[in-house]
Amino acid sequence: MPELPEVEVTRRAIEPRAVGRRIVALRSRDPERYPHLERAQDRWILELLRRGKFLLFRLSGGLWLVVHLGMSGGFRLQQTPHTRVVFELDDGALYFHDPRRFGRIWLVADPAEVPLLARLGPEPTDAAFDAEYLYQRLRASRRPVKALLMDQEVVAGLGNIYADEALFRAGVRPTRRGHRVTRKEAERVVEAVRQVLAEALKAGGSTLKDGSYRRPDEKIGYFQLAHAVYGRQGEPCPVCGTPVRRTRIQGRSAHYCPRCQR
DNA sequence: ACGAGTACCTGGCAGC
DNA sequence: TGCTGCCAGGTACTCG
Repeated sequence: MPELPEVEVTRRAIEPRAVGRRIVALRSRDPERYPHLERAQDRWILELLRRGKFLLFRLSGGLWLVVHLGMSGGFRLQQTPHTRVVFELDDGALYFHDPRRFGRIWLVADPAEVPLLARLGPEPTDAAFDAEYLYQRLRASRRPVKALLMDQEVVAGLGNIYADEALFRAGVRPTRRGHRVTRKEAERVVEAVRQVLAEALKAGGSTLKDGSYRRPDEKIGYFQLAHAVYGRQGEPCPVCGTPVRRTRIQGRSAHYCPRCQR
């Protein structure tokens, strides 16, 4: 559930509590799902990075602890009913909380061993994610443009919320096939993706009605208040007043304004 | 090769 | 109140 802004908010929140600390133990009651955690024991956390929706802890001794939060995962400063892994540090603890258990943890010598991580497309803020790049990727596909934006191999970090919001800002209907998107529109999409992610990060991410995403200190994000279309089917488009529509793309809900987005 | 559908999990909520 | 069905921020797999 967490998309790039939520993962980055999480990274920033736990970085000061994690980096420079020694891992005393990683404890889980589900070793099938979270294997080999003992390998992290007694290592120092040297750095905490984010790539797309992955968090990467660089540990001493050439080991990486890679975490994907899945749909409902997050780090907490306190134990919760859905704590799955306790990060016991020399100076406190962090709790990996994940009600739906879609989150994953890997301990690897090289982050490239994590399958999807190795194939990720550019970060949205990277210069490599430009209009020419996106135009070429879209042009080569008949998939709906929204499916392409959510494809982590095209660009890393966008999920259902921010793909809808970016396409709204760019004025491109999510159902439009990639090869039908013009160069000019690709330019607008790149700009819209960058803007929407930057604003969401500034707002602390999006906390939906179910409240599943929260910062480690349990505080909520506020970007949901700025959503123009996501979750607003039937409500007036903030630009033209036409009711927002919901449809389905790749089995996921997609929201758009039928007037502003063609 | 691509794309649609389904599986993995649990919880919240609307509707009856 | 209690039950049922539906929906959910993601990714991987299978099948046509």
